[in-house]
Amino acid sequence: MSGTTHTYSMDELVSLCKRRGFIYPASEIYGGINGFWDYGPLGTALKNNLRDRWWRDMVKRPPLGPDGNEISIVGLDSSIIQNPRVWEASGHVGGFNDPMVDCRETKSRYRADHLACLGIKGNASGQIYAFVSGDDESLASARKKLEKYIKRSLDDAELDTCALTDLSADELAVTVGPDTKNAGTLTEPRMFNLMFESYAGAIKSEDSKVYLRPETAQGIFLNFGNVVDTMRVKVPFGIAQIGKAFRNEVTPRNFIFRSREFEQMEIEWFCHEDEAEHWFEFWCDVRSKWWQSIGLTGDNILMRKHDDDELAHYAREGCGTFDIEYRFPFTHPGFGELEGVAHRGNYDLTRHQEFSKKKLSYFDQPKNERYIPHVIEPSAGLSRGTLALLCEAYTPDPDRASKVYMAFHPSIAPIQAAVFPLVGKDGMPEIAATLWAELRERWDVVTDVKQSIGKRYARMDEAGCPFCFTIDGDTASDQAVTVRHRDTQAQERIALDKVSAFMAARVG
RNA sequence: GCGGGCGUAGCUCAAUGGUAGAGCGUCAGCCUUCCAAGCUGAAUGUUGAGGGUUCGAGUCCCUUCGCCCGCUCCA
Repeated sequence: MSGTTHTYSMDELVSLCKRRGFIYPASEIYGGINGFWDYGPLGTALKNNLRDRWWRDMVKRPPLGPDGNEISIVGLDSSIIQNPRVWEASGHVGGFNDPMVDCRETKSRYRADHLACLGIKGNASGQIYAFVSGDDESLASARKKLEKYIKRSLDDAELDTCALTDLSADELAVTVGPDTKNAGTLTEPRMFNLMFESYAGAIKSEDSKVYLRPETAQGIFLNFGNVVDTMRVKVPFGIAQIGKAFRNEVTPRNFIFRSREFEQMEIEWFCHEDEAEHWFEFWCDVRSKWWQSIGLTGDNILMRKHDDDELAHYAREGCGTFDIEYRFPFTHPGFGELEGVAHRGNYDLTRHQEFSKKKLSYFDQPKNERYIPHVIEPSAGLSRGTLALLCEAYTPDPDRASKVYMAFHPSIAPIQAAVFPLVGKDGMPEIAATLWAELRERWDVVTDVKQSIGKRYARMDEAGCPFCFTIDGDTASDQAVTVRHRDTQAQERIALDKVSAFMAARVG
C-alpha cells in the first residue's frame, strides 16, 4: 500500500479494527459515546510501540544536532489538571467560556456580548451594522456604512441600537460585520468552550472549577523553571512529554482522527531567538524523517508549510508552522494533520511570567545575557499516528485467504513474530515452545498449536505479524525452520539457532 | 449546530406487518506434514435504547443514542 492511493473505504478498516481487537467504540454495550474510543489488545500494542519508539528516538537517544553531538532533551509527565489560571494565561479560557461570533470574511472573532448593532428605527428591512460596543471608532464606522447604504445622513434620533445577541437569524443574515462591508458574514453566536470542565474537591462551585488540559504543551511551560533549576540543562534544550489531552469537539468524526480524548507527543525546544529559524528547520527535517522511518514513506505523507492566514494565535510571527500530514481515506485526495512543528516565539513563557509573576527568563552564562527563550514545538498526535499506521498498513489482497493483511513496519507491529508447530504432534509443539520462550525475551511473539497452518497464517496476516516461524517434521533432525513472510507469502528455510539474529536484523 | 443515510450474532448481510436466519469468524473433539482444508458438534441476539400504533412490529410512527456522508467548525 505504501506510496499508492488507498483503495478501500474507512468502513472496512473500522471493521477490521473491531474484528481483530485494535479499536472498539467506547462504552459500546451502552450504545457508545460520541468522540471516544477504546484500544483493544492489538491497538494498545501498536500505540505503545509508536509511543515507545518516539520516546526512544527523541528522549532516550535524541537526534544528533547540527554540530554532530546529541541534542539535549529531558522527559516530563505533568498533570492533566492544573491551576485554572494556566488556561487564562495560555489563551484557552477567554475565547472559550463565552459565546463567540466569527466573521467568515475577515476571520475575526468577537465576543457576542461585546457586539452591538446599528439600524434605523422602524425600518426592519434594511441592513444592520454591527460594531464593538463601547468603541467609538467602531460605532462611527458602522454609522458611516449605514449612511452610505441609504445614501443620506442620519440624525441621532433615527438610529436604533440593540445587542447582537438579540438579533434573529434572519436579521443576522443582513448584518454587516464590524470590519467588513458585506452582509451575512457573521456566524451565529456559539460557545467555543472546547475544554472539559470538572470540579476539584467536594464542593461544586465556580471556585472549584478546573479544566482537563486541551494540550500537553502548557504542562511543559509550567515546569520550565523547575527543569532549568534541577536538571543542569542549558539552552538550547528540549522538554518532551507524552500524554492525554481533551477537547470537547463540536463534531467528533472520522474514527479516532478527531476524538474528544486523544494522546499527544510533544517537544518544546527552548532556544535563543536568533537561532529559532535554524532550529525550526532542524526540527522539520528530524520529524519528517522520523515518520518515514516507521513506514510512512510514500505519496500518502506530505510535509508543507502553513499559509500565513491559517496560523494559530501564538505563531503569527517568526518561522511559521510546518505540517506533517497524511492522506487518510476520509481526507483523500486531501490530507489530515499528523504533526505540526510550530515556532511559538516566547509567547507562552512570557504569558506565564505575566500571569504568575514568577520569573521565567533564562540566564545564558556564555552569552552573559538574560532572556526568555523562544520555542520550537514539534507536536505530534499519537492517536492520529496510530490511525495513520493502521491506514497505511491496510492492504486488500483478494488472492489470499484473509483477503487483507496489515503491512506494519516490523519494528512497530503489535505482534512481531509467531512460532507455529506445523502440526500438534511428533515433538513439534515442544520445539516451538522453546523457540517461543527464546524470542519473547526480546520481541512481541505469539505461539499457537491449534487448527490448520493456513488458518494460523491468515490470522497473523490480519494482525499484521510480519514473520511466522514454522517447526515441521524435519526441524528435529536438520535444526531448521521455515520463515513465512507476511507481505509476499514467500517461505525460506533458516537455521533454528539463527532465528534471533534474523529477527534482530529485520525488527531491531 | 444543520441536512441526508444507516443501525439485525464478533464481522458481512438476509428476513410481504405473521416462528429471527445464512456465510465467515470463534470454541470443542477427531483429523491434518506449509496457506481460513475435511468431518462432527457447540456457544453467541431484549433486532442500538425507550415509548406508541396493531390481534401481532426487525419491518409503521415518535423520542433518544451511535455510526457514515455533505455543509459548518476545527482556537
